[in-house]
Amino acid sequence: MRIDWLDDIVALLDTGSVLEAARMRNISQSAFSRRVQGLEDVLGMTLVERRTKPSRPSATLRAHEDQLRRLALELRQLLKEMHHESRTGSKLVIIASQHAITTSLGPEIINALSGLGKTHIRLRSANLDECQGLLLTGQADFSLTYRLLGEPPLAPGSLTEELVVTTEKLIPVFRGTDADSLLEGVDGGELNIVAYPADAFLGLAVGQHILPNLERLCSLNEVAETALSPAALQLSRAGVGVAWIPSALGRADLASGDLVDLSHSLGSLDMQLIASRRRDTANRLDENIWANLQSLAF
Amino acid sequence: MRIDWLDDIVALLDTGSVLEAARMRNISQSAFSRRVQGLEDVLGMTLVERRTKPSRPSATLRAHEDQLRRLALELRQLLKEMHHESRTGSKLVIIASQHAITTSLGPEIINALSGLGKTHIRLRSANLDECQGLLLTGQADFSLTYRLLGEPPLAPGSLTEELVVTTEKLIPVFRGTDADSLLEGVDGGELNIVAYPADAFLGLAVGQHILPNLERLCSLNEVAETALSPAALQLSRAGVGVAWIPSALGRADLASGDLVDLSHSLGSLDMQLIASRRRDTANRLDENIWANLQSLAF
DNA sequence: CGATTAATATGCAAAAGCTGCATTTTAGGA
DNA sequence: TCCTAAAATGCAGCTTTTGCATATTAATCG
Repeated sequence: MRIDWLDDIVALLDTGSVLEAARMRNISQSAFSRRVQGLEDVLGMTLVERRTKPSRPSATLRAHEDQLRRLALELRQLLKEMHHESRTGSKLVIIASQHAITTSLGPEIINALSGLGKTHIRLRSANLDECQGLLLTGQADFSLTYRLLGEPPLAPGSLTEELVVTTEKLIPVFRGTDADSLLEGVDGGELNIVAYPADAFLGLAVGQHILPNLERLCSLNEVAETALSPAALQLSRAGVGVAWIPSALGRADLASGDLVDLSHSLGSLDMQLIASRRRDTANRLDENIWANLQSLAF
Repeated sequence: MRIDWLDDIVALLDTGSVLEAARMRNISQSAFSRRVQGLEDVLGMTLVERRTKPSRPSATLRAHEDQLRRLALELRQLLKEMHHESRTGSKLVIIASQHAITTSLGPEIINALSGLGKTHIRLRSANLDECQGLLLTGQADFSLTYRLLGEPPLAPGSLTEELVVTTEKLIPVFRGTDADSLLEGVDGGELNIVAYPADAFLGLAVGQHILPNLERLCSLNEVAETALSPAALQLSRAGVGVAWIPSALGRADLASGDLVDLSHSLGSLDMQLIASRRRDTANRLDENIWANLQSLAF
């Protein structure tokens, strides 16, 4: 039984030639040639353009290349997952988690949820859009996202339902030894900051709600930019500039005094950690995960 | 060449028994039984639970039923689409359109875009969430959604880019003959309205930005509720109550006098019609559609 | 608990499909 | 026009799939 004909097509797209694709699929050229013909026959369409000599994928194929690759990938992943579950008997629960969360509260959440019944937790890090997509397409069972306090909650009756796991602060931090001298120079002077790119969630949050206010007090100097909040933390710990990080991420360094929380002078943001799941799902095999998310406290 | 093994699995899920599934797939029971065994062999997992007599889909299968069905469906649709394109030589461009738009500006947009090169336009009506999902998963090439004027635009650098096709108003309308008498009774009195469900986009818009203000003037009487803006239009035309509809939807009736626009006394909402597409797509076969969307004027 | 019934599995032979090898056909390049 | 590399095809052997008839096995009912 051959179930991997999609991979044949992807191989065609990857290599752009029948011969190369055959090599990639570990089969003789002649056999692969006939496979392609058989597929064309069944699908009722031309897959390769034979007018040219290293023959190329047909226009139709190329037009839908993205879709085909995506479906092939999703199918592979799903089967792998099912296979694993079937062998170990434990359900794999996938949580789509916004990048910033993966590195802050992610570990604690995994710890808190692991070992609940026969489940394995997998955190899948993605940006906000992607988390939404993963959830809606059933590729993730839950999503964890940040929302600024005050932003509108989910519309009632949407396809997903949500719950506030905890609230957290986005706080400005700086190396403990130099924090005082830094603050002295702020008013009317200059402030070195570690920024996030504008297209990241944290970049948007800081850029819209923090920096505009600060810019009226002093001139801001973007010394570094990174999309990774742990990197921002390291930079501020090294004295490069002030970084805004989720409080959970800085907990250890704040406790040890390596970092100092500058919220009172530079301003912080309140965020909610939102857990979401689809409403419709018929098979609620992971109801207790949801229940546990509700009762988590940080 | 058999490419439809996913349908075998779906048939198993549909019928819950091997015999019924075999019937559904038009194949003898014995042959299907062996197909299932072959699949189980290749996939390395149990598909049916044989301990019971009308044997049932295995736990693993049921746990991933949604995903399997979705992939099977998407695959079928994709192949059908490719087949059609391959036969007719014309590209099918799918536009995910918010329900409210499908019935208001949808027809005009289709007309405006049809016959652009060798393309066929298909409008796929969905709610806001679903439009987003369809776009992100490549199941739609574009999406058309409403956004209230003043709501935040898309974050820069997101996975999608957007453009404002036009602006439109959400206006209160009522049957032309009785509009005057209706308005007289409003102040301090009662107003019959046709409402949208709170979980629909229009329901959210009207419920949050219009009704709260009106409620201070008079008491509102929700005479009817429908998710379909054309139905709301008909109801208001029949004198049931005031309905808020996209202005494009009511254009004809407003021109003929059957409906009257009550914006000045009851308040209206400005909306933008937003077109979106993914950024990344490598194959820009429909660049001219996007260009035409930009230049559309209503 | 045994007989009955319905669902699933299996032995078997025919049919269909797939594969590799060797060879031919075809497109692109010199 | 000839040469080269890519794709197609004839062919024989091998594997898979299928339907039929039949055997097993689980549920049901007296």
